[in-house]
Amino acid sequence: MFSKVLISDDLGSINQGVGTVLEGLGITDVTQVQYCDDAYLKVKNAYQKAEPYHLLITDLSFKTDHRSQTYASGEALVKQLKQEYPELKIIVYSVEDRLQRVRTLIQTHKANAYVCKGRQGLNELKAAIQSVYHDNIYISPQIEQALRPSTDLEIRDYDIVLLKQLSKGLSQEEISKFLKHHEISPSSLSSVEKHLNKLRVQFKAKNAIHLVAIVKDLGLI
Amino acid sequence: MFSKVLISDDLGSINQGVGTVLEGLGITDVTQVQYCDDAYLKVKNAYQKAEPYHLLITDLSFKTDHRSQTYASGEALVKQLKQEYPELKIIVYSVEDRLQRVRTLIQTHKANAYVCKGRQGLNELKAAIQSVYHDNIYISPQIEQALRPSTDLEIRDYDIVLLKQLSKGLSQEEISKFLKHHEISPSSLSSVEKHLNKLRVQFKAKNAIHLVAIVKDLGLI
DNA sequence: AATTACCTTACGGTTTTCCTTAATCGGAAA
DNA sequence: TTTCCGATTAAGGAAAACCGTAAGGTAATT
Repeated sequence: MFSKVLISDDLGSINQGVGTVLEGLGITDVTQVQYCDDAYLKVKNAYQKAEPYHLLITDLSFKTDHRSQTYASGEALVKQLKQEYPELKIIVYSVEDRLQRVRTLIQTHKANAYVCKGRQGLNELKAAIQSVYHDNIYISPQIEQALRPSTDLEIRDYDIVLLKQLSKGLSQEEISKFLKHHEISPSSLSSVEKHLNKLRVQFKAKNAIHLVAIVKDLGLI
Repeated sequence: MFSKVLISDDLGSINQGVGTVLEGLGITDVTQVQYCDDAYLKVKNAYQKAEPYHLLITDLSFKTDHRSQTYASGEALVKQLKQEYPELKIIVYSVEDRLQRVRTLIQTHKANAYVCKGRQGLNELKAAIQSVYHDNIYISPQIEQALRPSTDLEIRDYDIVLLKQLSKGLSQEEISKFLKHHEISPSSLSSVEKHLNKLRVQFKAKNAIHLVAIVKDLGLI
């Protein structure tokens, strides 16, 4: 089993149960930090001292305060750490249950597990630690479907750009200009119209307003 | 100081620090529940046995699961309890920091304190318990402005209805019909236009799409 | 009762979005 | 190369949103 574990969570103290779970698994060397930057530094230092952490359990959302941070979110932290130290196991432990976020973290950033904080969170966390220890991916049951290709809506980065600008109040013509200015293709007004139209159909939205409301709820933007 | 306290939070265990804080204040009779309905029943039973709780500390968002609940959120719980037992002190302890939510809870539902979960959350919680014990209202500093009238944007229920329907994809004409059907006044297309226009100016939104994106971020809808 | 202020409603003109049809371009297959 | 197909671009009209103005109602004040 893992012996050296780092926990990153901005709330003031370890959830009592998390400590109990780790204890129950015989893990005693546990460090906790409240900032993503601290987590990054701890991992880096431990590696340099040849006493690396075996597992990182991190939250996603960190409140911002006076301390300016290089890594503002758990997502940025995971991305960076997995680039530098691919062998470090990472479990994301968050209340966030929006599918797109989970998909990005697992598929793009290569996190090893995604556990939803909730009533069953501790049980799932325990299962996740054991799974990850045996080189398996663990996803909370309630969001496991997020990874199945059947749910794949094939939303591209391009669509996200469109939706982002749309939600910022740009007219379709302004979006077209924005794309030309940033040399993103396709950029014609017609293409913007066409793509947004496709997205409307895909999300069963009545109009652009409805569309933005839906994708905001889904956490896509 | 309070002696009998109920904590309502759907995560599996009391945050270690919350226990420590209560202990530090000499509060030993602490009960914890994971469902809003359980919280309601506990309070009701305790009252009937003439051994009422003095203080309730509750979260706002509860994950839904197989158990169907009468009170789906902390907000509904607070509303109901304050109607039946106005003398019961209630502290809301949540990550939620959107101003409108805070305002509603304090001003409409008469919660006694609102503490943001965060790095300073435990210190603030301690201060809140002491404040509330002395019949004062406590609000976390970072959101105290929410209650100041200067920030008052005078958003009425009527505006919320408009924004809700707008975000559901109804055209302004459809919203007008919706209002007539529900006998909400004013209901003319012109009035809908005018009110939405006022909201756009108020929120510095470029258009209706932008407006919906903004109020969604603010948590108004 | 009259004045005032405010809100609701109505209407016209302009802009933007929505939707369809058609032309054009570029790559893959025949 | 030619053909075909999908994607991009273009253009037009209908619908809706946007914006100012004006008329009608209502309630509070004087």
